[in-house]
Amino acid sequence: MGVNGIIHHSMQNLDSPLSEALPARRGRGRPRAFDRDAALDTATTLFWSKGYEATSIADLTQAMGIGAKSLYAAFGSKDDDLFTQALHHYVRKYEGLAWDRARQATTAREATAAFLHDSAAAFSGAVFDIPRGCMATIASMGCEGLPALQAFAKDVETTFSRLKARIDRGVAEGDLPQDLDTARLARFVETVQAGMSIRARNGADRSELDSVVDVAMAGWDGIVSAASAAGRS
Amino acid sequence: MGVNGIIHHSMQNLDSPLSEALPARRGRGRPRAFDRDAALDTATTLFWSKGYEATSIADLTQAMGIGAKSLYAAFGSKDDDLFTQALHHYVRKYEGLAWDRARQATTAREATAAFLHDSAAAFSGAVFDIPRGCMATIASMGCEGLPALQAFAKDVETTFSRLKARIDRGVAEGDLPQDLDTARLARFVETVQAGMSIRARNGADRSELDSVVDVAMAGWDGIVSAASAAGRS
DNA sequence: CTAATTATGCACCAGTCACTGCATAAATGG
DNA sequence: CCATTTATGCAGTGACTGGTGCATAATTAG
Repeated sequence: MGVNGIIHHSMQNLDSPLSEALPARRGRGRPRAFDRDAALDTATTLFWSKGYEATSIADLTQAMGIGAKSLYAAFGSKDDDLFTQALHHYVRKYEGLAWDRARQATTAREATAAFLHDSAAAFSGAVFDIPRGCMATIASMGCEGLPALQAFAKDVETTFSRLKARIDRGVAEGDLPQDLDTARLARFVETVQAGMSIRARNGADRSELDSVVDVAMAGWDGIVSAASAAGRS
Repeated sequence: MGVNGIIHHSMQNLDSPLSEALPARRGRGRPRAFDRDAALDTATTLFWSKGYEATSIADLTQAMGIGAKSLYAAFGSKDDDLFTQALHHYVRKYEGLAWDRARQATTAREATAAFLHDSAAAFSGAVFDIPRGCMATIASMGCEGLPALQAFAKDVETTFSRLKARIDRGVAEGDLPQDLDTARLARFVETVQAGMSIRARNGADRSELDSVVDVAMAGWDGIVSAASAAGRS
């Protein structure tokens, strides 16, 4: 409950990207015959569902409905350019699914619960027809020599730093104890969300993920009091 | 503390596999010029560190020090046979790292804490020179059409069912409340461990993972009491 | 020693990989 | 109309993919 509201709000955002904002600042040459933003969105979904390594140029061109030459002219090479742009596109387009409702929460606890529950809804693919799990998480499991792994790592740091910032705010506003180890708590929440991404990939539905979130949040008080004791056990 | 003890115990098990148990039941033909179990171990480590898709036959043969023909003769095709055997080898050889100490615990809580802390030690690569994270978790993030994904899913179900069985035992032995939703709790622990696998892949060291486990276990009492109330919040 | 059996090394297969050269098409600036 | 600029379609690049055929080596059964 409450999740659907924000989901529909985000859905409007999803269907009206800022691609139309710049209608076409076409210079002199022949105009592009396809929608660049739509093509990038298609590529993002493909990378997301199949993984980086398993997605070939042929897969991409077929799904986008364009030729390989056009793909390279518009996005550059697969490794360094296209995938990086897809990651950025993913973050820009879908972060609202996990963060919109959390941003409106008045306490750190409510924000965390909203973040995790909305992640559950998004990861399970129950709200949109989007691939399961977190694209950045899935991509990071691929190769080790991938140069765009840095971009991923940065994104994960973003998730962590956002969580920590929200928890820090909770401490500052008094809904969490002053001596709380906020980084520890943020890392825990981040880890739970990462695990949910994997569980979603392996078939966990929304209710199971919601259940995991409920269990995690049920321990919140004990977690907070223990973390403020500077880490026992 | 306490973790190192079991780690050294497991290390002995690791260095003395049951490969020497069957010295060589060689039939008539030319004897194999390489240690089949050692080669499978090498393949397992490669798949583990690089992922299934990114590991080519050339990578495997080079690391094993054998020719492609010998590889196919000994293990079969990459998709259906080699990778499946590598997964089984992985589970058989390394499950003790996560479960040995948990099996000796007298309560479900102690068993869960041991399972997660030893997973932290193993996933961070701090105890052995092994790739980071859980091989099955990493493999599951790869392709979607992979036939050996069933083998993986079964393995994950094994983790879940073991956790649930241990928690059920705790209920039966009285260290957990009778009306506890054991499946919910087991799914939560499974999700935390999966998240730790991802965090380890992205550079989290042992101390960070241990910290995550401490935070999770700090909420144990609240989790147990909430889960026994049949899922509030 | 011979026959049978199994393993190995080498060359090699068709298919796919990411990627590009080139001629042509379609737009704009003058 | 022309020059310039950009996009497209097609064919094709060398390198690599997983996987094999074949001759040979090394072993055992008789």
